[in-house]
Amino acid sequence: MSTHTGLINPKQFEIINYIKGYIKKNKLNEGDKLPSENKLADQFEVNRNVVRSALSHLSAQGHIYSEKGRGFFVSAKPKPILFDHDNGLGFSEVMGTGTRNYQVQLISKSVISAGQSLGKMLNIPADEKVYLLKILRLLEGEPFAICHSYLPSSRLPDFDKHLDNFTTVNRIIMEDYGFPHPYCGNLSIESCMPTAEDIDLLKMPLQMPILKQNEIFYVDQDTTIEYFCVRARGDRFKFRMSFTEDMQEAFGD
Amino acid sequence: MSTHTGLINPKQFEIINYIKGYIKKNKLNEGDKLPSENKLADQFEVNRNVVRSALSHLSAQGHIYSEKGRGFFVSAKPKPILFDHDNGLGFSEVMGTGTRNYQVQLISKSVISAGQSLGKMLNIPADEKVYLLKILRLLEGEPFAICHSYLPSSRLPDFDKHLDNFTTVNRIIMEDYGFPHPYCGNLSIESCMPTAEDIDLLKMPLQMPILKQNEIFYVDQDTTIEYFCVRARGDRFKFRMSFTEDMQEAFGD
DNA sequence: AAGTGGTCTAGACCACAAC
DNA sequence: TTGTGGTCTAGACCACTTT
Repeated sequence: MSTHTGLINPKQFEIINYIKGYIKKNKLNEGDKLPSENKLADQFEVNRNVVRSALSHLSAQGHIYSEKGRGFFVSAKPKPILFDHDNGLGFSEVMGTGTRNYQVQLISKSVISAGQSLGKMLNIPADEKVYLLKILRLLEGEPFAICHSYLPSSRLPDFDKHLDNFTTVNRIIMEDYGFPHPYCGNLSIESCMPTAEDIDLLKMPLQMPILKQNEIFYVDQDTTIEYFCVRARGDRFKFRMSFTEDMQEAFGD
Repeated sequence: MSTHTGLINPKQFEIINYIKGYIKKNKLNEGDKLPSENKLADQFEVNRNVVRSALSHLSAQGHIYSEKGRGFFVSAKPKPILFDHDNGLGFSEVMGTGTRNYQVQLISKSVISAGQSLGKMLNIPADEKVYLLKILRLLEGEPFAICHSYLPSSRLPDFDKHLDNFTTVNRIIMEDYGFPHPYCGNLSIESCMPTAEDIDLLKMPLQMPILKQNEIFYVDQDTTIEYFCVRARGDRFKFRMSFTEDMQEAFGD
């Protein structure tokens, strides 16, 4: 049998349930303080290590968080977005139709060499320069996704000079370069654990998964214009897609 | 700052890197034995607890596993499937075209009451009986996904009597009930952590995320025939979708 | 009997925050 | 100064496997 410390043991389980019940019973909200480790250790007549192990579970799963010297506190409950994918529209365009306060932040810009795999996906030479933008997406001020946008320099020369008052990549592609509205030609989705960068930028717990989406955008059948990678917090983002009658015909045999 | 025991500390980090390097350097394969906790504790001149903490990380992330009384061993490396979604074809039909040894196991069958949410999704009364099948999907003998299939009894009466020599739900729907090939009308995808059942059935590590897909299948525009929920190991399954020219027209504005 | 991992106790020291 | 969480040490006992 495969086991390890990550599994919840009887004593820890009891403490975990107590804390969950404590939050519920006392109707604690985000930021409210929980009993200290020493208090819990005394109460349950166990060593502080056992209490810490239990609290670690709740912390890693995002239920609570700690601050050194201050204590443990209740985390905010996630308000997941149900995002309706439309490969003819950009994310911001879909989100804009909702009522929730959606924001975008351009975090960094750089230039890299495409390399083999990226070159293949964008259908450009491996040694072509590619602009890389890192974009943070926020809802109600809380970051929920970090996006990497890869833009081929041959089709979008001097892209970095168009980044003042950044709103969306699509706007620049259309307004500044005169391309038609990009559309998504390929989409892949996977589930993975957060990297150190994810945890830092999205201020997320350790044991919260990431929904990773890779998309290749085209401006016409033969011209790729962007490789877009979205890493979204699993608790804050769900992907949805509906197949209309038209699409069912297109999809079907 | 939010921190907790889950984070990797300097001493643990050193041990983790050592183990990773040890596996690489010695070209260890699945099932090969690693140094014992006591040996590592002596070697690094730290307490066994520190070693255990480091090994826990590697274990939870699926790099190694332990057996009580025997030791720590190297885990098998995942061979992810890149699954091309086609909402006109069933999973087994798409998989069948590949060369890898794909298998299906019917784990359990039961009858439940639809309830509010399931009733709404299947467009049936909340008190209607629904057949629930649990199906395990395996590749090369290794389980990679657990599926829940919800089938409305009004449209598929006595479904449980058609489960001998089970292969696929679609086959029964078409061959035994005479329906046309079901197609996927709605698809939602999210990322979540495994439940206890997932960990048990898929024999997976604790800190491995699940890619969860919910699909509603129709046999015609107004008739739902199945609600299908797939929970796939994040390290073994990736979802992909390509948009053909026809589809782009259907999708676009 | 010896070795292994799984769990827990008891206590130390640190950095930080609040009083 | 006191209380808090973060880390680590030292050692115990257990269940299990191997020799």
